[in-house]
Amino acid sequence: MSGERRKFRHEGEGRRREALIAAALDLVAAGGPGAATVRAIAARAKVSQGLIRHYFKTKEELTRAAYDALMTRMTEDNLAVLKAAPAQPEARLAAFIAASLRAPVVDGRAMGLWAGFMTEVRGDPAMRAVHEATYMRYRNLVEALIAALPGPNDPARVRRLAIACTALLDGLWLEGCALPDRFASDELAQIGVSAVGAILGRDLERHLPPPSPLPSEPEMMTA
Amino acid sequence: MSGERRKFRHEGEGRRREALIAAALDLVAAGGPGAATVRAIAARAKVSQGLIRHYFKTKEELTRAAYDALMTRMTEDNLAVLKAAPAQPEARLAAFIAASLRAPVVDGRAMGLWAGFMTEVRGDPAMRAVHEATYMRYRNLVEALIAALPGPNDPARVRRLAIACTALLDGLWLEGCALPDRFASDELAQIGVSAVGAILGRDLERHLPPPSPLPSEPEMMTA
DNA sequence: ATGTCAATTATGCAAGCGTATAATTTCGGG
DNA sequence: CCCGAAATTATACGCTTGCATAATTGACAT
Repeated sequence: MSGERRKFRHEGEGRRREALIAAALDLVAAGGPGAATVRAIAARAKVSQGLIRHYFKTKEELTRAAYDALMTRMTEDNLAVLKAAPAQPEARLAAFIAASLRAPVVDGRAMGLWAGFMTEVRGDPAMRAVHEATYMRYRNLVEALIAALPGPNDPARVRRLAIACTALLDGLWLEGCALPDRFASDELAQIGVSAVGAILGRDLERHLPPPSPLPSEPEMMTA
Repeated sequence: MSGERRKFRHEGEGRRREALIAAALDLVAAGGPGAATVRAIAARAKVSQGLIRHYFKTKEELTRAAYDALMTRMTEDNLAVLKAAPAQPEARLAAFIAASLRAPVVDGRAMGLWAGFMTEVRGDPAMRAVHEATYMRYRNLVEALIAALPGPNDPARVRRLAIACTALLDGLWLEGCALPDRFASDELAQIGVSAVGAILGRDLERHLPPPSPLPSEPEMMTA
């Protein structure tokens, strides 16, 4: 019989690292940091547990790499949204808000990751630095979007507005991830755009982009 | 020699349970769920590890009890703030907001607890129920405060306003806990009151209660 | 004072953890 | 064709974990 298959294959270093990081993220998202044991990660990546040590000197190093990859991807997603957004300042801001409050950004797995790593972040200075940098980059993005709006804008005031809007987005994102059943379809994006508009004293709702087309229940048309 | 001290004392069931729960919360706050091992909890409560099993059939039961105690206390604190708050609706809302965004509600330990348990909440349906109930109670409190404001208020609109304001408070609280250095003294409360006021279309800033007096650096008077 | 029962400690165990090291397998260059 | 280096697996060690069970201790009623 030719049942004698090769027992493993050589994959490049890059792919193995990616696979291990992805496995670790999956496990943290699903079961918290405690579920991401070396053995579980290896099993999910379909690799023997020894291989982890070959690519990461210690488990902590893998954890850090996974957190770093996660944060990097989140930042890149944000920038991609901005790149695809319209040019007009109000519409640009509304598009950014809506993207932050819809799938795939709002989803239970994302919050599992967030909460899981938040725990680890609070001890390890290196991870804390990554966290703070990512957070401030997001807030500065919001601040830039606000500053780009037409009209006068005192820097100190813009800063406070950005803090408030970022907090609002964070809070809505969290609620949407944790209790998805409590909100109607696309309700979070509507509330977010409307509330940010109120904080800034602008009418943003006109610029709310329609939700991406996956209408399981198409809306009734209002006469 | 009278060095022969008594090896332990009989404490009532209530006190032991409290002590064990307090120890568990301390450890979760400081080092995440992973740090709250049976042995560490026993050591911090100055008790042998076997005693835990005498009061809680399993570690999971102790964890649940700790989470329950934490959430109960938080809810009670919120209600206490309301009881001490003024009667006028605007001032009442402003006082509630300010209390949610100042010490002792805003503090690193609290967020450590929050993040630590959030991880566990996502698997255990019982803990999830406690979480959801506590969260909705808070949001309903906010909703009631908004509904009490003078003027017309459509229930559906009040609901959406409450969602937005709750999210804003959550977000500001989180940012304040995680990155305390990023905000000036009492800045969060000011931003919160101002932003909620903007969302609701009211002037709440007039009603912002002054911060409690612990001025390490007294403010300069503006001419 | 003393016997009794609950409260508490002491000790042990099996399983899972992260890590270390040696033995295999794959794969490209002579 | 095969050989050497790199990739991967296999196996094992020491520690910690949660849990169980038996032995001790303290407090209280009589």
